[in-house]
Amino acid sequence: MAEARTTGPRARYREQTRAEIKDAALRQLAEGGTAALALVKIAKELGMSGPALYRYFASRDDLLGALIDDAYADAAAAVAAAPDPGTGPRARLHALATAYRDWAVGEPHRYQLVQGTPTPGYTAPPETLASARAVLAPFLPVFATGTPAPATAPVVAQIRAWLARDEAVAAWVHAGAPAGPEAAATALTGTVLAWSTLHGTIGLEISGHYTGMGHTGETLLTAQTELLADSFALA
Amino acid sequence: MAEARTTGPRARYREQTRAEIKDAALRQLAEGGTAALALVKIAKELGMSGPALYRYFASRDDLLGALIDDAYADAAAAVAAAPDPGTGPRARLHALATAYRDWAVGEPHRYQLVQGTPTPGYTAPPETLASARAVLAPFLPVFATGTPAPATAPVVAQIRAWLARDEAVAAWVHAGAPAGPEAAATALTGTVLAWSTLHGTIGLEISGHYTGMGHTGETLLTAQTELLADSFALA
DNA sequence: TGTACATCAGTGAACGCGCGTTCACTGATGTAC
DNA sequence: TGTACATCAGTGAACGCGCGTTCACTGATGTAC
Repeated sequence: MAEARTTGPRARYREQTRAEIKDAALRQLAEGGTAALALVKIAKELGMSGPALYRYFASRDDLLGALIDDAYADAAAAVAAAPDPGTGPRARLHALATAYRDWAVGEPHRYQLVQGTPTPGYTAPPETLASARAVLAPFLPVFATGTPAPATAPVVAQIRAWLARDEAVAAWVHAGAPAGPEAAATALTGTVLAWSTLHGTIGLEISGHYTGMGHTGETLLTAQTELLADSFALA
Repeated sequence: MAEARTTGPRARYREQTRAEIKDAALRQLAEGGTAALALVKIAKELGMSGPALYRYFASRDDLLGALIDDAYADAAAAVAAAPDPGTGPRARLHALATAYRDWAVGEPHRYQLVQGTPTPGYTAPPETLASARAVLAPFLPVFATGTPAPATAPVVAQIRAWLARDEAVAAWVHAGAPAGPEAAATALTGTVLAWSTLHGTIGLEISGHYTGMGHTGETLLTAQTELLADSFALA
């Protein structure tokens, strides 16, 4: 395949059509999950023939990968755009958690795509890992100045060892929360705990498991976040 | 369809074949997820023709439903079989959490089937709701005697209202943790928090999201569980 | 104890469906001289 | 400014696949007298 131009009207049109294809794909995803994503149906929705899609995506998996990348990027953008109340890390944590949940609740199928059951046969390329990290980056500075509860000590120890071993991660943490190694371990531990706490409430909520139960996802998330903030003695 | 006998050699054989079909189905599920579950392939694996399966399951959805029911029942059994260390609710909570995680890690595809992305088009029958509750029942007495942290107050309030409104749930909670209405609200709140905490750590672990990270699912779960126990001042 | 009958497991052929993907092509659009 | 050429979007036909499910049937197994 020859080198494709990255500017000019043709490239613009190409990008636009790619976006339309992904939009249609997301609509199908929202209706019937990954299994419902069919190139033929997308083509029909856009008023073009099936094979035409192969001008834009090499295969179904290629399209799926693009959707996953986009979802990570969008989630990261949503979290990054969370307001900073300016009243300390605790309030900031709530703002981040709310932003993340709002994105997930607003686009549940995309959350599932990214954090849910892994798509069988699809293995994420290394670039995706970076996108995944971008979602969590804003949480690092929140916890950097915290004091982790004794109960988290074993996790902190594992994370500390990881940071000592993996330069790339250490650099990433340092970029997000520039401080000494101990603060880095605290920051990353808090972030990982926050990640799992968020997934616990949001994942169940989005899967519809709270239906018929007395609590709301929002209240539950707020409480869990507050407890986590307590565990790190956040101001 | 005529009434089927529930005893006798034919009924026994029938049950056995049903079990073999479900086993084969689970094997496929483990390999390629829900999408890979195909009646034809199951039949081939059992050395019989495709249509023969319709003697045992009315449809693909029927089989899927049976698998889901079984998974709930198995998970409930695994949690119920958790040892009671006898040294108070905190140790008991750890035992329950570990039992739940062990089951999930041992049979990740079944955990996904039950707590993961909902299968598109499949809606659980009401009986399944009861099975789902059975998994959580052992957690109720653990939290009944706890003192919930102030941060959980909004959740407790919602749960209290729910218990006042929904007799079936109130009865279920009372059966698990026989005590007054306030202890019931505490027990159910703790159980719901535990549920989401467990899903947060286990769900991510099983989806493979911890790969390449420094912490183990076990350590993370223990820490999260300990923090939750702290939040309820468990002994 | 033997026989007639009902029940039920299982078969093979067939149907219709939707899918991913390939291929040879047509026509429009942009580009180089 | 005009023309020849290259590039690229899109088409229609076709392939092969695997699937869920139905149907009329055959043969074995259990049951009632």
